[in-house]
Amino acid sequence: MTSLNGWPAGADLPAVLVERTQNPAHGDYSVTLPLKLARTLRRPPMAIASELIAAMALAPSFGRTSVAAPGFINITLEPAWLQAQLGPIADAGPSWGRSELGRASPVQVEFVSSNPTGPMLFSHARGAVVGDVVARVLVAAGFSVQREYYVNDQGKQIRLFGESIRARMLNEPIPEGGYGGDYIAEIATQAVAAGVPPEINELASFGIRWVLKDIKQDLDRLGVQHDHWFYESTLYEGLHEEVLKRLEALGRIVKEEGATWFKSDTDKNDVLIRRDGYPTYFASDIFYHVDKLQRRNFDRVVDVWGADHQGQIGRLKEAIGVLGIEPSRLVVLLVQLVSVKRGQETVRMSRRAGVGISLTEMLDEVGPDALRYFFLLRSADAQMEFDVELARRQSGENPVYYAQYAHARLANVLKLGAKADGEAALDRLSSEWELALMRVMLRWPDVVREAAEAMEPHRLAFFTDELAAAIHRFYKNCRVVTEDATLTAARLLLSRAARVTIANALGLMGVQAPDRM
RNA sequence: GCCCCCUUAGCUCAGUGGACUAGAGCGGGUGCCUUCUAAGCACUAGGUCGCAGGUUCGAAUCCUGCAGGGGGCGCCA
Repeated sequence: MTSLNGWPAGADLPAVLVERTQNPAHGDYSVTLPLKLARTLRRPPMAIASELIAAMALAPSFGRTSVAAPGFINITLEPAWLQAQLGPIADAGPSWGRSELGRASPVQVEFVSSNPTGPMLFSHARGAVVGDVVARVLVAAGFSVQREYYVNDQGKQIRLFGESIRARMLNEPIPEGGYGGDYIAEIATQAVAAGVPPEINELASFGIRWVLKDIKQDLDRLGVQHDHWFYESTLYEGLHEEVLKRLEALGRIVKEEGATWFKSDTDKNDVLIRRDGYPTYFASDIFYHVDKLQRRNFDRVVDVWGADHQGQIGRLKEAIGVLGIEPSRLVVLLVQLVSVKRGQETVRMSRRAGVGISLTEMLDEVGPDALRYFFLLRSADAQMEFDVELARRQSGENPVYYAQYAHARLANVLKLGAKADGEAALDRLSSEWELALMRVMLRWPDVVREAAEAMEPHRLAFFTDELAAAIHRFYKNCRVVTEDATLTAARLLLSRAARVTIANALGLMGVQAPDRM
């Protein structure tokens, strides 16, 4: 690099990016540095490229470099190098694709956190899947991850919840704005059976336990587990006063109209403690994030929220910033709304629309694998339409089966070839389908790393789809178990490596990888 | 009025600075089961990348403006 002619002293060198080519005809990787340097150097990019290529000194067994107009350096991996990766991939098994990128940095992912005043709705499921897979990907990238569920177990809504149960118990009318679902009657019945007195607090906590058990069942079926259930009420065992005092000392507290307000640098203050004495969700959110980011001191906290909470991000970040917490340590992933398509009818699932399809019902109808895979086929920040009929179809039209079938085919081949012995002639894995499959497989560690960095779990699903396509093409065109012992052994090794890769990909998404279908 | 997300093939969506022919799935059309599972493969039709400017050697991708859809802007949760 130092030999680059004409590079001005002290000028910053652009980052050397090695990128994936989009067109296989251009090789596997490309470097666009020559194009970026051309302006500063005031020399033709092609000449710079030639000069750089000479300095790169790539091991000939790894790949070939070439220069392409208007100034790309392309790198094409050698088949021998690709073939040599198969053994290590197959042997790595579940650890293939994992990395130490995160250096065990403690990160918390908080997700689902739906209120314990009722069962989970389908509209909660997308956040559950996105949060779970973000957590899985972060683990795979070497972060030390805690998954937390925040339980809103106190406040005005909980009181209403307790009152609603009591009303049901005593056959009184449901209070204004109270809860009226069938599950309230069920809770009331069970409370009577358990001898719980008709006292609001006791009924509310009984009801919360009942609902949380119900939520956990749904989450279990979805394949989602939390490490820690954090109760909002614990914020009010002293932390709330401490934080309010600190805000007061910082001159951020205003009392007006009987309420306590947070004094913002924006033109709009927000209520912390309402006139009726109940803290707002904003207040609890501040206490909660102080607990997470200062008390418990996670390096980073990821909150998975529905898009309808978008308006709260700014003020929460301002408040924690005032309290001395670097706001970028809090990452809020907004999950956009889902609409449900049944036949010709489309129903939007927004909180305010109050449309409630229960998660239990959807799990019964389409099953966890299709549910998860469908959510992961969309980026979280795009609104999506969930086609129930497509998701429940047990055929190739359903993308989840396409991927699972690829895994099952490999599993079957490996079973048939289990007894085969012979020296694997790796150099015979030279057809376009075999080489293409290897190239796709080798992207897996990059996919995991990129998904973790961007916190974009949908990248896994798109990769899986491509990998499954490469597997199906290989399977179609290259018979694995034959009389030819050395070729059979080589293809079995390729199959093992491919199976490891697709199993890991499905595994990170929490989708089953069946051996038979 | 202000803030956030979206606008790419008939439908649902990837791609968010790079390369000739902008991709996938579904849906449409045509082939392929005497060979390890056809829940598969191959071929084909289908696109002014919302519109208009700008930056750049290069823009679906970045900037500005406009239009359309959704969400939010509460002492609701």
